[in-house]
Amino acid sequence: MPELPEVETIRRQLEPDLVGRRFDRVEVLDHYFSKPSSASGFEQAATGREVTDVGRRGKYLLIEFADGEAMVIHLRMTGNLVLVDPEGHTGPGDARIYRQDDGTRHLKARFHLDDGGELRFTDPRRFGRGFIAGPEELDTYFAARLGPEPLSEGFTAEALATASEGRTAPLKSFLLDQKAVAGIGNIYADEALHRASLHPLSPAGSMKPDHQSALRDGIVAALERGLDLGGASIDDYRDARGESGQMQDEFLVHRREGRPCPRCGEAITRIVVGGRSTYFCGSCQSRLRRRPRRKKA
DNA sequence: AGGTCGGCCTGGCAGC
DNA sequence: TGCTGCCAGGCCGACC
Repeated sequence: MPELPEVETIRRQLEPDLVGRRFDRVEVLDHYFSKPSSASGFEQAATGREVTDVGRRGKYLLIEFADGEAMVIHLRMTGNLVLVDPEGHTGPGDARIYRQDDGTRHLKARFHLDDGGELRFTDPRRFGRGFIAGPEELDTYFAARLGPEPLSEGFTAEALATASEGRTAPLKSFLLDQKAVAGIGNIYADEALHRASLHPLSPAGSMKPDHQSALRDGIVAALERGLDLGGASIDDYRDARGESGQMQDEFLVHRREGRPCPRCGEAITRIVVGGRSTYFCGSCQSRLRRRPRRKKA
């Protein structure tokens, strides 16, 4: 599941190969990709555009054009962008580590570049979306959906304090709210809470300043570790060269039910919070009290 | 208005 | 072996 570190990894790989390139021909093979726009409408809007920059906001990838418009792509669960060089290769080096299908399986959209290369969007689950919008529309769109960028300087304990003030939702749900902090998903929410020693069921608004500070640091550390390792590859995620990330080998708690907590050795617990699998150490993630339990009848 | 839940999707896998 | 049914979860819309 691509979250901030995975999307940023792809962004960094696409940037040098896409900037200065033009989309000679664009094919939308599945109209779900461009929904609610039609496939032909999207193709027309993207064709002939020259890429001037590749950006990111939260989990959204921004392929920017000279006039300030941008193609916005969200990979959702299983979306994937694969870069194909002019010789038809999906990446350098040992072919065994690349996806076996070279990005043609579940192919939903392809962008033919003016140097003979190609950008391919694949997505088995059909959740991923792309659209093209102008600068004002983009501002409005992101302002309505996204909170602060956690790897920017403005992301401080105070910013977290403001966002969590008065919120009764559990910390886990709070972290998954893109309006609270942009770019965190199920993996990095669990990892950040463990690093901060905070219980996932603690009400977000009950944090004291030292908790907010610990959570801020935990979020940044978890995301930066993910970035350093090229993201986490649990199921479908591959980077733009088709390679897997390594972060899944260093999860502290996520998907580690029953295994020892790397900090205290206690068995890791799995619960469901807001419909999402949540992994934590019941022994050392208790800096805040969990919500009071209902009394037995 | 914030919180919660179900729906969108399909591949993979457990269980029979 | 092959079928059924459930699970995964980012985001959105409905509802309280």
